[in-house]
Amino acid sequence: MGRVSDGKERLMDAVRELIWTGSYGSTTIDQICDKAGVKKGSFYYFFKCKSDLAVAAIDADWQIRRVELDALFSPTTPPLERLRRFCEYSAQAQAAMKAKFGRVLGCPQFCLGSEVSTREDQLQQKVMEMLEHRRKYLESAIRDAHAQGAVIAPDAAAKSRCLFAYFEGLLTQARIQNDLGVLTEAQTGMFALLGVSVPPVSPV
Amino acid sequence: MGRVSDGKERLMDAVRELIWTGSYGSTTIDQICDKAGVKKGSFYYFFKCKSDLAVAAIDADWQIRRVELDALFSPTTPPLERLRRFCEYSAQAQAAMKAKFGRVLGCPQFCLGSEVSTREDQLQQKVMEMLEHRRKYLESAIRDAHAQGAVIAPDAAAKSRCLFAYFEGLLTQARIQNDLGVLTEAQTGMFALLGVSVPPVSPV
DNA sequence: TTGGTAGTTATCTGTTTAGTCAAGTATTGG
DNA sequence: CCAATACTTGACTAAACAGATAACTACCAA
Repeated sequence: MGRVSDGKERLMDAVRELIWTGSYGSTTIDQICDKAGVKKGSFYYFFKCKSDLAVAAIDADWQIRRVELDALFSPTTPPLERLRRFCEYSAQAQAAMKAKFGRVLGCPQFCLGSEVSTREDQLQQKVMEMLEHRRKYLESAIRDAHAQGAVIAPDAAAKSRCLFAYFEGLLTQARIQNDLGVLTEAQTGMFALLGVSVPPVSPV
Repeated sequence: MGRVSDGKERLMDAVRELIWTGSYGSTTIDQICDKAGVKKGSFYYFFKCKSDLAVAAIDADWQIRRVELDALFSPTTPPLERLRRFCEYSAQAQAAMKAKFGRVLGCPQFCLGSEVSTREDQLQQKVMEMLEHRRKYLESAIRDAHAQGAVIAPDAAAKSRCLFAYFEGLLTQARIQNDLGVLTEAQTGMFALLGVSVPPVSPV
């Protein structure tokens, strides 16, 4: 089997952080290698180009996010409570990033997608796939809420697209303004979109 | 006065199109000069660097947008009708871009902002200024609608931030997916956020 | 018509960048 | 311990890039 290495993983971690704290276009392969502590020759041993690395990094990241989101959106949690916790969790995650990097970073996929969608086909496809995955969580929560009579949303898919656009818009605004305050309105806005005037009380 | 030139304007037009159809980071000064039909020496005669040009281009563009938006949001138009027309106008503008470039391009400021906010201070400031200008139109329409009793929105500023995040999120999604269909839900979503279930009939 | 001003151009420099490659080294399974 | 494999390394090339400059040219105003 020859020797083993975590160079691939280090490269994926590096590119994720660099793109997220900066941008895809402004991130060079040299920078990625420096941050990962990997020589450029090794980079090209593992990956064909920057976009291939980015796609792999997004896939690897999704394996982690999926577990977190599965827990947040567990069907054992009341549907509107899932949404509330999702807002809360997202705001906390953004706060953590701000503490670490001095910057509100927003949604990595959404930012990347809006930057590269016109130029990088594979990356755009991958981003769309990831965003669609995320939207599904909202959709099923909304469908469950409708079934329970907690909200009126006969078309859960359409409603989830609304909520999703709103939420991603809010995250991006928080990034642009570098302001966590933007996210305090997330819950209110989400529930306004659902036609529920007041967020529900949270059961344990 | 010496000779006059529209080189400056051509450079501003070129950079706007290149950033919008691609991205800020992937747009080089050589590309801008080529597209503008201006030599690099002239570029540096007019501007200190790429970001200075971008800021100037945004300012110049705003002079045009302002007139259009002033017309759309004229106080002589019923407030909810202003919002409806704004959605319609935006969707048409996106359709025009798709026809011209084969791409849904979304909001130039929002995309640029999310790309460069962590790296280019002046540009970030300018983008924030522009986005704030645009949001104000929504705010005053909502305030007027509330005063008329057409919607219940005692905090027009907060409501406008909601609508704005939603709308920008939707535009960005349309860009990422390169799909005009995303925008068909804009009106429905906007009015859902306002707590008005059905968009009002449009008077002349 | 002329002189100063506004703008143009070709050419140059040094740096950063992506991408290649051949030779080397560590590791693992047999 | 050996040999196949998995990875590493540094040195290389060629292109793209930002930015500078000096000489040139067109235009307006007096």
